[in-house]
Amino acid sequence: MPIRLHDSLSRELRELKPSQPDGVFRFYNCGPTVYAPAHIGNFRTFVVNDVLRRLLELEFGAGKVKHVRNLTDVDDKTIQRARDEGRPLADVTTRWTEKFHADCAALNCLPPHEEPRATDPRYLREQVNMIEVLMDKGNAYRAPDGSVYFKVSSFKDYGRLSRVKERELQPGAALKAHAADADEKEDGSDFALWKAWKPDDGPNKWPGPKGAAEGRPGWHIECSAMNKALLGETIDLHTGGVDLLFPHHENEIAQSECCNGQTFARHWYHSEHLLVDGKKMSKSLGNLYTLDDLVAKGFSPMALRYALLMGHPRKQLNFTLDSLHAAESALATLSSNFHTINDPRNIVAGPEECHRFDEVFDQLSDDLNTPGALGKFFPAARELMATVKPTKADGGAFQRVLFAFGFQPLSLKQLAKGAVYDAPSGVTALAEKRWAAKLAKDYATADALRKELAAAGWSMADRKDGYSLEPAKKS
RNA sequence: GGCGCGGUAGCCAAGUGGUAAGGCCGAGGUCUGCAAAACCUCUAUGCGUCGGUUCAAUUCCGACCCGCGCCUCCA
Repeated sequence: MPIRLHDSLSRELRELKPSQPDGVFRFYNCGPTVYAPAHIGNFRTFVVNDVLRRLLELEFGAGKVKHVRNLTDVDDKTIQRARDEGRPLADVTTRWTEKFHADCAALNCLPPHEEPRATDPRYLREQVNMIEVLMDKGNAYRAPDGSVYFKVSSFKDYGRLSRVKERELQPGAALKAHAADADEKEDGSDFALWKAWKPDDGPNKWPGPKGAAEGRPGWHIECSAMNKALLGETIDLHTGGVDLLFPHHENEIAQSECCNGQTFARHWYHSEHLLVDGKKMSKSLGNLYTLDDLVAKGFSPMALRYALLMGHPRKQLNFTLDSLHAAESALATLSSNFHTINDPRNIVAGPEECHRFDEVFDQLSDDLNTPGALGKFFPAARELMATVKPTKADGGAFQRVLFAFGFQPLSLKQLAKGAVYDAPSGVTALAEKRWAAKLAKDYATADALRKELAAAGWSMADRKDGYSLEPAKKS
């Protein structure tokens, strides 16, 4: 089934398909700025994009999707951080890049095929090249301090994506935000392509475009340059959070299209914000969570992944700790179903194909409706649990659904179904005694031993042919 | 002020011009010496309010109320 996705530019659902003769679908997702741990709002975008990536691979084939996501490793915030800590910029960005990778792995996000960094000499060169072309073409100009700005008035299509021309700026808003460099620009809406070095930047400076001062690239140009270097002048899909729609993506279009003379991205997709307790996350509200914050509260990363997919990606999703509890339970149910359906002892002979979960994929393919897809998934799974015996194909199809969502089922051990944890020998001894007492129908002793085990932090589950031990649930 | 989005059961959340998916919680049940897990069953005469269009509206139109986001470097 073709994948249809909302396109922010045309504001309608459009089918995704590769445009190049090689049949490779080219897909760019704006990545994080690495100066602090990413928060769960950031991860909503990355998880949604990961599901999209998985769906594209199922549709076009694993080798027919090229997914690029950048790392912004130089900007005001990263430099500020390095200065505050008295460490080199690269130390700071490396550290937070590693953390980002660890979090992504915990959330079971597939690594992008390319993950370019803004300060990589290869892409720095590409950025400078593009700026020089833009200056030559009259789309950019050098400011008195040696910075280079893009001349917004030189691009007649500017504002098509965000409809900025139809907006009315709050009186004074633009001026306020740009007080810092207002003197350098010819027009308030012009934006920086290259920022001249300032003392606050410390040792962080690079040779600039011809005629410009030493300094560092502006934010927007890195994405234009990396796109060009890794995916070409026209890409199939460009994604990010809604907040990037303006000005970031608007500016990317302006730079790339003026420089290359080609359509930049054929399709734009923006996922909505995650709200926490009804509000946008912010430090001042105290509602900003990182993955570690939630893990410290005893939740699993997989539960966060599930919770982030409980709402339609193009609608604001209100995240609460209650929703994480719901996610944790739902995931346990799916995991249990997974093991039952794939247990060789339960499998019966049947058709080679399974279409029970087709509607799940229909939902995902229809504008990435993840909650709609989950709504089709559970009843289809229940049918296999209750009314029909699973076939091998059913098991495979179930796994394909899990792959699309990126859910890793809890293991049997985690579900404590007949598995034995590595309990300390003292605990094992108690369990053995209790099991013997139970077999002897000495229930008073058995119950007393159950209590002893609980006091030691273990719970014992009786099985038909034995018992299992698991750490007592923390509540 | 401008642009945009949303208000569906205790909570989260799909969806449709013909009469409400799913998940969580809760209740009951099967199983179990007990306990837990698992599995099964049940849980909105109603979809912010008031009008309008229609044979029929939660779904279309209008007004209003409430909430949220964006408005130049925040996913």
